[in-house]
Amino acid sequence: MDYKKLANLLFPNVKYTRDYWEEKYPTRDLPEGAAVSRMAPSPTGFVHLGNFVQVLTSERIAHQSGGVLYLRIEDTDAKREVKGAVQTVINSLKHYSINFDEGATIDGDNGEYGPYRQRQRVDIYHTFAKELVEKGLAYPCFCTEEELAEIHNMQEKEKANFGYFGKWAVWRDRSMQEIEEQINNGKPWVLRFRSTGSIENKIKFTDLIKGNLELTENDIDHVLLKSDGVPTYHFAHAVDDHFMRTTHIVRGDEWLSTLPFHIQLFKSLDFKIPKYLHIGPLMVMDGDSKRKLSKRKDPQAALTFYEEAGYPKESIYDYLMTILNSNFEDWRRANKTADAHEFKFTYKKMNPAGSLFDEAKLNDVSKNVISLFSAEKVVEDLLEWAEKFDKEFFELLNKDKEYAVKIFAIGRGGKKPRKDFAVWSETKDYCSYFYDELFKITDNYPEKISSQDIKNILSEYLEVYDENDDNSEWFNKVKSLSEKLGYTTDMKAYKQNPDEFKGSVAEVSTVIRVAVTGRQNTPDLCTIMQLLGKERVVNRIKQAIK
RNA sequence: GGCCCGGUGGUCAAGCGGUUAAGACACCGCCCUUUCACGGCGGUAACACGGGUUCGAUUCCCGUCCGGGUCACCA
Repeated sequence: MDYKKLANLLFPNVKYTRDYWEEKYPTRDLPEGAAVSRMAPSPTGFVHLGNFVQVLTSERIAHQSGGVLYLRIEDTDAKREVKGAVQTVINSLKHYSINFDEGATIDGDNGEYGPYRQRQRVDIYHTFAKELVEKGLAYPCFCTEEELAEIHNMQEKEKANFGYFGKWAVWRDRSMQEIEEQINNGKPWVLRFRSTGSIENKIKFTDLIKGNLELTENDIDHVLLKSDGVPTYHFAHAVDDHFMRTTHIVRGDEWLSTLPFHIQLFKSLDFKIPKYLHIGPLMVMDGDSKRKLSKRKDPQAALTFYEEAGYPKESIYDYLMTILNSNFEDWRRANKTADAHEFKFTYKKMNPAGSLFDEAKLNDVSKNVISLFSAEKVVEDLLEWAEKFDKEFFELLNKDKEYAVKIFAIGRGGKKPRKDFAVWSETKDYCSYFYDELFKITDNYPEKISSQDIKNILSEYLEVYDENDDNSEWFNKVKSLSEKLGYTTDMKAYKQNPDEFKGSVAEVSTVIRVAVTGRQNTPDLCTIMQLLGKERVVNRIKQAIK
């Protein structure tokens, strides 16, 4: 077979050479040890939490080493493309402080190694497709979809392995004459890799996360170029990551099975094989068993889910870091307020298996994160969230920001800050009694207090209430009121023998609390009453007495 | 079915030849306390199983089982 002739027949219009591209995209001038990594999404507009975990890893590896993080759009499958997807990806990541040094931008490119959208790179792919044909490492295949399905059926019947290989690779060794005939008849074709591998052989490979791997060689003649001339993922991966000079490839471990093929491809193309980090999938519980977090089944798979639920971006970042590097948690305890980027990330600490996504843990992390925010930041972030997802609440907060800050300052700061909520969506209920629009009168009074006593407590309290009382004056009044009405203030004695008492100062303050806030559990009541102001407090108590 | 990866408490996980097998979340109890939250103290709970190798295996090797992934002109 005259491969040169075949190459020219298949690719008559290739103008460029290997040397041209090598020169155009030179090795990057970076300090020793600097890593170049990337995010390479297909433009579906959906950022999966798993993808996000991968970018986080790429970003740390690149930026911590003084390297480069870039964005490449894998738009080789036109069917999957969604309008505005690139913008969505960029904005979603920006929200979490992931910024790309180079790559695709919303309406173009930024960088010397572009274009960063694969459909614009066809000239490059074809140069190397042609070269592979010349070397006898690729050939055209004219099988139709039906023929391929038939092969699959036969293989199923024969219990053979699936795939286009060996005797099933029907176009692998056809004559030039047959090929020319098909071409001349305008038959569509795909370009296939001519694999020389065998499943009898094993290859050894070291993945930075999985460690030493022993994989079976690839014997399948995978498709390199689809019938529209656009490459498949595999071919584009090899060419792009070579010419964009990627040093570290972070991807899901579902790619492990095609890794032998990718290694083969890099070798056939005479490209240096990059380092790989295959990350295990994020799992969820489904009944009794685990499964991969699914875009279709699990709303939590979407990165946007967390923004909507009202998790601060810092919480998501911290939580994912605890999954990625087990020592992050310890570091965080020792450096409570430090920027998470100061943590020394290392892929060596990454778990080779997939981990279960744990919402309880996320909430715990988030409570800790929020507890360290200043009241001003809480309000600022909350407003940002509410403006998008709860307009009504937004208006309420926004009409008096100072008041809002005071609400969220209760119990904040100091060594033992309150941890009342994990997500912004919980705050509306949390502070509802601060707004007449949200306040609801309830009768959540302690069961052991009679309704007559409730009235007595409240009217007695109204007599002594002074909006200027500080915390100790406030509580002293509640105490003497309790004693006057026969409630003990000796909490120790009361707890030991509650039946010996009518009740305690705890019940008395709970009665006042319920009248004023509608609930039994709130932060410091004295502070709350000061914030509410005399008029509202008196009105609410009066209403409760009625 | 073939191939690949993984398997330490309910969950996330340290440990990687000799440990009373860390820690965190969740759960339970106690303490603190005007409620709640915070905090403090304590508790329940784990090396999948069977063979090797070794003086000694959670750690190394093999098999079994279980879980997951993958076998497209999708990425």
